[in-house]
Amino acid sequence: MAIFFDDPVQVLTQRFEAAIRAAFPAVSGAVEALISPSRQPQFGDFQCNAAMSLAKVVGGKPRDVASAIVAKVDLSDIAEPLSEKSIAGPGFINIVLRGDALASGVVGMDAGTGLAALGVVPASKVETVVVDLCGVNLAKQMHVGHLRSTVIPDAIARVLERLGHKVIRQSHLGDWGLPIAMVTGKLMEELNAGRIKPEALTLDRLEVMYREAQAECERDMKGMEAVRRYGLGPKAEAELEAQVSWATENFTRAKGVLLKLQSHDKATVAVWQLIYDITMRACIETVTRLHANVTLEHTAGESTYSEELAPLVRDLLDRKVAEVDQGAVVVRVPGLEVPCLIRKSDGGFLYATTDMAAIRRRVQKLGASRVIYGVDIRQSLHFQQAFGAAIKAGYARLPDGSDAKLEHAAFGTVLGNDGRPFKTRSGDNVKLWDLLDEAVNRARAAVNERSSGFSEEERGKIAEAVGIAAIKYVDLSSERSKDYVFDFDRMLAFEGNTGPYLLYALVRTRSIFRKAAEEKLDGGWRDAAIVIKEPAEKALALTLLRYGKVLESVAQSTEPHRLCVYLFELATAFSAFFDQCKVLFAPDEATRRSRLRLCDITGRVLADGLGTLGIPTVERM
RNA sequence: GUGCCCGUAGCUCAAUUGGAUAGAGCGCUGCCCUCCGAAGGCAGAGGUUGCAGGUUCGACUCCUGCCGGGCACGCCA
Repeated sequence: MAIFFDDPVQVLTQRFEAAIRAAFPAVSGAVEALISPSRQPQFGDFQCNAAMSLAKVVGGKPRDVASAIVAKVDLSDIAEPLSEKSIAGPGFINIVLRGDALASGVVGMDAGTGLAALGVVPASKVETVVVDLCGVNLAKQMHVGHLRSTVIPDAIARVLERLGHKVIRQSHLGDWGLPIAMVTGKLMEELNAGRIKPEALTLDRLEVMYREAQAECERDMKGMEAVRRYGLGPKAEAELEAQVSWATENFTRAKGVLLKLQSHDKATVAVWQLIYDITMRACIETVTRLHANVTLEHTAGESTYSEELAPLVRDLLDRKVAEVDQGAVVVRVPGLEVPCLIRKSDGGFLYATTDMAAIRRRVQKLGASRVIYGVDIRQSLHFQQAFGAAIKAGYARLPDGSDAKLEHAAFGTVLGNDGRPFKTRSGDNVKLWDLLDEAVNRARAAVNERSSGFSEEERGKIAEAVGIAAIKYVDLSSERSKDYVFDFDRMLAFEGNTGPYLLYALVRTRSIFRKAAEEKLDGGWRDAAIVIKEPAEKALALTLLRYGKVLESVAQSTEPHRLCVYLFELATAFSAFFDQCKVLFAPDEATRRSRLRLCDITGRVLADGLGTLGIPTVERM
């Protein structure tokens, strides 16, 4: 009888490490068994790759080392007997698990509950992790870029939570500074002049005003220079001078508004608050539709740091962490050519200043030992500077004297079919809401075509879930630091490696139980013994058993696409199993119950995995 | 000019952080629904991993130099 175990990798690691110690007692220090699932079935189920590196240490031939390990390792209760034939190539040891051992592993996935469900091993050291995500700006719609900055870090946060870590989401809202003051000033004028009623104000209108306000402060210095250099005449010069002085006037007024905001002037703050409320209402609506866990409580805008900036710079100057350079205040970061600029020569602060304050708050007040930034890769230099400066300043210092891990989970750009950043034909950013609409509309067409027997309302719900799943899966499924080409046709083809394919596999794991109930064949499977005989059953079991390790790898690497790849492989293994192994019409009662239980566990891993990615699921489609 | 990232099948992407004969999907060629959901499964064709060296028992992965593309580079955020 096979022993009871959850994770073959863990059991094999223990057995092989013991064998290595026994075979080579002279080897000091840690030994690594280097157990991994085999890539191809012909090389067995798992392999031990320790012999090659060990040969160097003990000074023998790798294959002899492998023989020595094989002679010492005891796998009789869980694997086919090892022999010289198990040693292949330069010294790989191939391991074929026994069906009953595999079965007990799958049954083991059902033993845990809560965080320990489905073979997941909760983190032994619970970390407090701040995940920076979303990053929207006041008076601006969410656009394609925010798809990534919301979906990717939310998935990372969910994986960490799934492993039992304490996660604090923080949306670093762009709600402060001169641009915000500009639009605040402009809105005040419009309101005072009675041209806009507060209750009729929309985010679209605000965004237009934002752009106008910025344009009105834009001084055409290049034009001015050109006019002077080429002597284009007094008329052109006069026109430009008028433009520049007008823009300067607007600029000065905006600075005045910023000062009023900073001094908490009631009327000004009230208008700012109006912009804030309208923006956040729209933002939360979009994020909710995206099935991302981002709420108002997660919002920590730049404005909340504004009072801390001046003292922070003073602190750094006092402690000689920062220095004055050409009138500005900079922190020189070891290993970086360009210093981190934290105060302009006019006394204003920069976003690096705010980010340093944010790191300080996140580590010192929120207690994070790890801070993960889900932000565009183009800001990587900025984060190198900010992280380096914060560490130099001691702001990331933990009670035990080490520094918190500061990580930039950088993502690439969403491109259009032309290979350029995804924009509308007129060159504007695509509104995230419109993008979701388009995905859902296309999903609806597919649902109408393929799904029958659903009410209008049900079809709507399915289309919504399928569309959102498709769009999120595309964003999560390729390596995050790379750019990817956004293509509705491919994404909603619903074939191959897509969100809908995964939903389809999940739905099939569920529908078998509806069918079983109809046929009165749904009894006795819940505690049934699992029997692994067919190749498709074995492949499915081996895939199921990898789940916990995959989550750990995502938590460590902050790369959600690994979970996507895994779920696709699981869905594929299930589809093959479902095709090749009759469940309800299995040859005997025991096999039917075993296979029903396999369907159930597969369905729950798929649902758990999709949920951990933040992808919505359906029961039927 | 300096720095960072990328280059894998016709196209879009993987490759268990250095492991075996580089895998999927789309597209292409064939099969498989009187049979649990064909948004599925099975099989086939398709590769000098940009190029040239180096380290290693072993390199898509690490190092050096080129070629090609992208991005970022102190007073915007």
